[in-house]
Amino acid sequence: MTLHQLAPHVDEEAALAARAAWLHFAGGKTQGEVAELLGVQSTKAHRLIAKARADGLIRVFVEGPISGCIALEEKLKADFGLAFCEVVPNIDEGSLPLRTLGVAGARYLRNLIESAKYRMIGMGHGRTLATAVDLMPSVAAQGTKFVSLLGGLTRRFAASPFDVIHRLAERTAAEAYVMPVPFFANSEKDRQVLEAQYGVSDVIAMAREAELYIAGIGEVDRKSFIATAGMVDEEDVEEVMKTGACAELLGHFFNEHGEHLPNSVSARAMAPRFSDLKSHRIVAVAGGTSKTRAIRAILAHGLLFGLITDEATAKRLVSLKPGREPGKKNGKPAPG
Amino acid sequence: MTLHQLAPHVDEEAALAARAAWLHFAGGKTQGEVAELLGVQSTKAHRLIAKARADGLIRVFVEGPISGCIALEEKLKADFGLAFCEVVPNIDEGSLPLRTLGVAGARYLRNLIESAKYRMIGMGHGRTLATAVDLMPSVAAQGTKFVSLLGGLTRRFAASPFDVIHRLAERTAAEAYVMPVPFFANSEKDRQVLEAQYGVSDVIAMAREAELYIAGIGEVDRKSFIATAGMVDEEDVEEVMKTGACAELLGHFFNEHGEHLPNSVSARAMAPRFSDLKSHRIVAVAGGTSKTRAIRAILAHGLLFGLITDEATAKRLVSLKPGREPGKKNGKPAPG
DNA sequence: GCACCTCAAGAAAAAATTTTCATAGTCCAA
DNA sequence: TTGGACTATGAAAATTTTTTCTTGAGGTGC
Repeated sequence: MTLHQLAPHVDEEAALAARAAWLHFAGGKTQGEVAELLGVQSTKAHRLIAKARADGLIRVFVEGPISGCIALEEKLKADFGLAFCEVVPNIDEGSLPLRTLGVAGARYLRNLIESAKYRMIGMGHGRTLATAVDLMPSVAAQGTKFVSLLGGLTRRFAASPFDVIHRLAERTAAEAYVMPVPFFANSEKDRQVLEAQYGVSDVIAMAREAELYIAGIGEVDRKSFIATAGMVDEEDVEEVMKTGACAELLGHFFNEHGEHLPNSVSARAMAPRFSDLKSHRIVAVAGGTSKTRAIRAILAHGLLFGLITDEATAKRLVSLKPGREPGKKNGKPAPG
Repeated sequence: MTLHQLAPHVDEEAALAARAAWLHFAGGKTQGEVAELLGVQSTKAHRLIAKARADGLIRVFVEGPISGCIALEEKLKADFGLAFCEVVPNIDEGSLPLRTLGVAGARYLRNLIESAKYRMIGMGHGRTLATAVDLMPSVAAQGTKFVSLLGGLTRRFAASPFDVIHRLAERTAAEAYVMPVPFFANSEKDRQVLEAQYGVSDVIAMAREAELYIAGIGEVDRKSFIATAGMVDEEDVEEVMKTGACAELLGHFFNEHGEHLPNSVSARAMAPRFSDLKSHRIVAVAGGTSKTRAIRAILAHGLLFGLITDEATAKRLVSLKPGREPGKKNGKPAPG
């Protein structure tokens, strides 16, 4: 083949790969047929498709209740007063089954957007949510807007690599509002100043109007991701740990009985107030061995409307009975 | 596993299918591995997965530059009864995205030649086709010959700057037969005389034998290219417009409902007869804002075998629904 | 009870896929 | 230019997926 005929040769290969993959997966054509259609060798067609897959261009979701997981979902719903729960089989396990949670979260997000059930959705951040958004297909958000619930910058003003809202905006072409301030202010006073800033206050107001919050759950530990990534200072971690906190949700801390622990760190967080959390539907996406305790704590508080987790974590959650009666959170109609 | 506690009764088989499918598609496990995990025969695992797929539980999305184009292609094929359609992303837009269409057309031509599927191909002319040939790499045509479908000279016998057949001959070293007469004769009688000329009649006979026609689509407008380039006289344009024509294909005119409009201009054109058009596979290469109406008209007639166009035009074509029933259909169900 | 039907399972065959391997360019740097 | 590293390619082999065919276990109607 005479290469560089003119310009578009760079993108050409990727485009071909996408086409081959589309014909194969969406069109249900055999790789041989794809090869013929594209005028290439069948080996080449296979390689194109493999490349598309390796590049993560292929998003596959499985709808419907999954055997074995249904029972866990029902149990979790009953035990912790969840309106909605989704458990998916592990495709990876361990301390943080990112892929499993990512795919599950991606599907949830997609369905959420397609159903256009909520006009405004508040987003937390973290690796899990970021992965979910990454694994989500591009869907045009008709009536859904997104708003960041947390300050998106780290202590040193570096853009967070696990920022969620920007990726989301890109994938859905939806209106998405960021909170252009650090995750933590230097003091509670500073937080108030930042919150009062023109623009920031608007975003906060929008967050308050959001009908659904989607969040990750953090564990409190010197070695936890949030600590090692520089999102919080070491002394902050120490302080929070001293209070007995083991779980974090949208900037708020809880001990293992699910009791909310107000502290100066939360007070400095550019995050919704605790009262806001209590008045909103919150769906958490979280799982993994190291996070199990934290998730249990949050569940024990009864703050969650819904939970998306992996099967292994779900099993750990139902076997470790809660250290305390679940809260009074109740049943509102379950979303799709 | 603690099932049926408060689990709502669900089809356990379907749920198992969902699990198998999840493991297979989301987890990337082989059907054999799935079988092992589920403790069933691998054939059974396959059947579960197949069932999940049949039940429409599997959603596949392909991201990437051209995934949207393929969807448009399928829609155009279905809506207008095309056997083949190619939509390419715009690298240029506007009234005439020459570069985009050129690259797409060039690729099509190259494949056509390399596949050696057709022994004789009839070529129309125009800027779009000329650009396509220009952008084509040199490939040795083994068994493919080309023949001009239209008179290649303008009214004043100047060689057309958008003659296609000569460039093609140069690029492919293929046998290529030109029609050494003007695009339009002075009268229908003159046309018959010209057509009867030794040499010309041979070329016309070859054109009739060609298995595929490749053509551009012209718009009918006082300011259209064909008019301003002096290919047709002003009074001719007037006459054609009076009949309500908005589109031209290989010397024939159509109104916006796709109805063929015989007229004296066509009668004078050194071009295939209309019956020849109907009996040949015609692939058109065309796009651009100003040509959209014309393309729609030609599509509405159902004359085309295939269409190569740019994404922007394709979008306009599918949004403007056809003014009249398309020709025969030929579609396959698109799973996924 | 008995013939008949349906359907799920398993074995085996067929088809498709993925991997492996050897080869032939192509690109750089010496 | 030469040699080496790297890459794409196609053939062939290995593996996986899918289809086909057969069998036997229920269930049904007479």
